[in-house]
Amino acid sequence: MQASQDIRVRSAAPSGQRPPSDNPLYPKEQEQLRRIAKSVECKPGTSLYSQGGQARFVYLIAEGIVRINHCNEIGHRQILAFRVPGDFCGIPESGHYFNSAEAVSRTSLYRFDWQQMQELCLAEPHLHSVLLTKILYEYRQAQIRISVLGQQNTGQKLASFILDFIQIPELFDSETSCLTLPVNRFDLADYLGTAPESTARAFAKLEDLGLIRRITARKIEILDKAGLRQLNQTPRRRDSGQETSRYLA
Amino acid sequence: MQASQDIRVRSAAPSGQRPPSDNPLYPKEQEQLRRIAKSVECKPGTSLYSQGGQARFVYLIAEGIVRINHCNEIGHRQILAFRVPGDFCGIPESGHYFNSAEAVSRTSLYRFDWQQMQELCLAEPHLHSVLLTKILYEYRQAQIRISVLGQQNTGQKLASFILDFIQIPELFDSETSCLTLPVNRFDLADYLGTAPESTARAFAKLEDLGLIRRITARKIEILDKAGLRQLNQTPRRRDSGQETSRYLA
DNA sequence: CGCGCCATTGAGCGGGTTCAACGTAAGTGG
DNA sequence: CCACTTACGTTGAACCCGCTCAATGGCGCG
Repeated sequence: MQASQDIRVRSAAPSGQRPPSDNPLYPKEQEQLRRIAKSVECKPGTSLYSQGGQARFVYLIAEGIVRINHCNEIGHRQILAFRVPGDFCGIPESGHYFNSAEAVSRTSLYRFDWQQMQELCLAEPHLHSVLLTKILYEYRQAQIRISVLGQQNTGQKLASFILDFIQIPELFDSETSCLTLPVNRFDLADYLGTAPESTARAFAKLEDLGLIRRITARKIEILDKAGLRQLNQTPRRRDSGQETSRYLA
Repeated sequence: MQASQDIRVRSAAPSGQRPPSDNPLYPKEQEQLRRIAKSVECKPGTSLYSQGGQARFVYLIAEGIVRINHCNEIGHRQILAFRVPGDFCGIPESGHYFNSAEAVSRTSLYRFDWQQMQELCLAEPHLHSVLLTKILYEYRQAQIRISVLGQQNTGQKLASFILDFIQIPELFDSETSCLTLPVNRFDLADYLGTAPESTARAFAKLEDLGLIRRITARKIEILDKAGLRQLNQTPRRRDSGQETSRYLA
């Protein structure tokens, strides 16, 4: 019932950011966390929790990939993020889950009672600040996604996605330079904010440019990492050039 | 040098969310915060801090509106958020600012040394959790923006913007149903992820639909709030219909 | 009062969505 | 083991939204 391995707060670091400044848990905190943790195993496709539902538990991913969805009023889905080992998810907003989460691959997690976790945080300030640091990091990732969605065209968004995901050891084999996509084209489209067909065309375009090669739909060989980065250096739109403007009340 | 009024952590609540669960500061914490706070006044257009710069201070907005920018490598700007009284900004990432911030209107803020603030948090667990709650709230706002940018067309994004901003008492006069826009069309475009011309056309469209009326470029009368909300119930794209699909590793 | 910046509108174009058809891979059952 | 089935992926063609460039109009400021 108890977690056996060390409880790590993040290992991989997607989104082009450096990983959060080292702020590891102390052995004592490890022990205390382990006491309130319950290990959970998930098969692909399993729902961890659902948007709007009563929220009692938060999760820390030990292994696998988890997808975070958010649906608007009419049930239109946006994939907000993919979470990797070391990430938290499921922190409630006033007693309810704000998003939904599903296991994408075989996943093992630590489950915590959020009440207990909060109480433990009150007693252990350092743990509290580790949690805060963690959330700040995810917050910044969200901000990067806002920039990407707001400014880039489909090809650039796909390139950003690829560059993020080759940072995840679980998915990228640096020997063969081969990236395993965790999701199908529909999910990817909902992540990038486009249609699945556009995603397919974007893949074709990157392949034409010699930046990648499609081995299968889910296996992509990365041919030119620098080229992918360079692609994102091109503006999608004219710059509004308001860098130094002055604003009136 | 010292802040005189009460230090409030948020008053308004844009983004269609309910405000964060009431978690006010205790008088004692108020007092301790006040001790390390320095009041700052800003004219419109003043830069509070710049992306990449050495980060020493965090800010709590007491009055006015602050704009948070993020630039990518080639200096393309995305406006991530507008912050209102009660909001924090400027929390550093490993010693540097992750975004830039500028005063949009006449603004008064409390400035805190981030080191001191963190130390205080370690000593005062409840303050710590207030801060955490606050950041979680802003994180969720960012997630909503991801959904908006990923799924909505220009007209819908503008409607979302308007619906958010009529929640800010500072900007919306409910007597006359008149909204004062805090920014020009260029900024608004960078916030919505479109071109300024598209923003103008979106205004024209909402006016045609009888949902708003432009009094001046910066003053908008809201004619049909329900209609604005309803606009966002229409899908921009076909639904990919993957709600209950199963995923293979 | 005039100047300049901002806002708006028009016209043309290109990227992305949509609908549809076809190809492909994996899983199922005979 | 193979045919069938189904879901996913890709590509084509047409349309449309939004970007871009350009010109005009209007508001605010000096």
